[in-house]
Amino acid sequence: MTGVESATTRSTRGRRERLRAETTAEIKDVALALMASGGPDAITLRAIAREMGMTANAIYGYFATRDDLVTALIDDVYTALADAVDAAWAATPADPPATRIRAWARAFRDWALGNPEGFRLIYGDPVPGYRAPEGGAAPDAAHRVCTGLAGLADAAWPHAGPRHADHGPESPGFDWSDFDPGLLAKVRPAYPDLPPAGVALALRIWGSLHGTVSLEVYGHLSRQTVSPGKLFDQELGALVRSLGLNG
Amino acid sequence: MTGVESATTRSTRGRRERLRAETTAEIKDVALALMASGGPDAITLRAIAREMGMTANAIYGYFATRDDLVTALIDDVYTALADAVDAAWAATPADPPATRIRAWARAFRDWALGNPEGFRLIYGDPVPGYRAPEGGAAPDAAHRVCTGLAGLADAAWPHAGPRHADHGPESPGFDWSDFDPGLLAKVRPAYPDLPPAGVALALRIWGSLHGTVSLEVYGHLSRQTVSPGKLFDQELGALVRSLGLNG
DNA sequence: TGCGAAACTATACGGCGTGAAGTTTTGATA
DNA sequence: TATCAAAACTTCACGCCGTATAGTTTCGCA
Repeated sequence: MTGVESATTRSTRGRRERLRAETTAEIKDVALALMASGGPDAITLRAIAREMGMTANAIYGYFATRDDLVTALIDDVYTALADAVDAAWAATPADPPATRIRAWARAFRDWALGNPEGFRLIYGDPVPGYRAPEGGAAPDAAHRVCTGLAGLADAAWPHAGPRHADHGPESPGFDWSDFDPGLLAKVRPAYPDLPPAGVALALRIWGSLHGTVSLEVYGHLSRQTVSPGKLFDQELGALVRSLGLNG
Repeated sequence: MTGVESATTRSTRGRRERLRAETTAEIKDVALALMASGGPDAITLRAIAREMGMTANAIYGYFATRDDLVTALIDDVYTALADAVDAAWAATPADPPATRIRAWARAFRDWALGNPEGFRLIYGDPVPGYRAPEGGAAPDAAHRVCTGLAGLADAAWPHAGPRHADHGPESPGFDWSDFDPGLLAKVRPAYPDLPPAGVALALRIWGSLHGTVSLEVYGHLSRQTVSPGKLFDQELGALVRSLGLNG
């Protein structure tokens, strides 16, 4: 009987946990759907509960606070973004580097334009009064994205290094201590030949891409040009050229 | 008597309008103060009214809705940003162009770091549920900022033109019809020699600067590096170099 | 002095996050 | 199979929000 009992115990306990996980997932799914249809502000506990046929307070059994729910959403969405760009990276041959860089950048932009609300959730003021917590999956996903960028920098470094090495009186030069240890823990093992200035280059590439895409997602570019796509292609060309890749 | 009467009328009418203007200004000042201390979400009609010893509904005599107030704030703040970068431009000699470009870019970043909430108000999701209206001072200020950027591009165009002229199978080339007429109405008279590709270059410079500054203002850079200033200087160096200015 | 408009208040509605307390459901156990 | 504790969920309440409507005060002007 012990065997049967323990099996029953295990299965029922598993059932409870499974139901709980399903409800948790449903809450997040509904929240994402609300966000997709009405923007990040549409994520309200009451609206989610309404959609699920529950009371708003029932959600407190799954998330201690609305901010915790938003944090979980950010974690998921940021992870999805990291997956998307990593996939584009993996799906493109390493040679020529320019092609791979273009693929990565286009994946970044495509994801952002395809998930504008998600982009806002990650990189904007997510939701009224929200403040990001310390740990979680989001910083990890951010490091993954930056590591991907470091891959771009690493691929281009043989050509770009000479151009982007620290020089000039206004450029003090970079050291490992300039960067977050958690980021370096990912980057350095993956790209052992990349110097600190190369990591800095990766972050600057991030800035360029983020700026163009961000202006576009938030609708600022569309008030200046009707061809943001062209602009992005030009930006990519300039980026590749500035990396000495002539691609 | 007529003279006296008309003088009285004028003065009292002036008085009414002055009081009204003062109250309007106070509402905006309090709103900006609340935003500075608690972020854009702290801008609530009730909080403003509390601060002013009024009822929330009294504000409706000055702004038809909360969004109208936010729009007015955005107009003011965006205009202040445009003033700041224009002033930096005006205060720097035209030669060498690299120095002027650095000054403009630094003014942009300094303003953003000094007014992070204002930056978020302009470029982020300003406030829950807010949607920007069509006209107003904000688009005008945006055009002023872009015109300033066009000035950077124009100053560098003799050197940068050959590098950034349309070329390559992936760069279709720009035409005047690619850009907003309102923007061109400002840019073309100011810089008659700048071709469409130069305007595109200006927008791309905007993207680069916006990206770096935006990541910094929203706290994403600080999770990767402890030296965002260094990074920005490097970015400036790369920008100047990519413009062929060797500055 | 009194009129009319402008400025402001009072009250109310629905929606929000969330805390406290109560109720139902559910799975293990004796 | 009856029981019991814990988990899931509801109810009620509070204070916040924007805003609509109606009523009141203030004040320049004729």
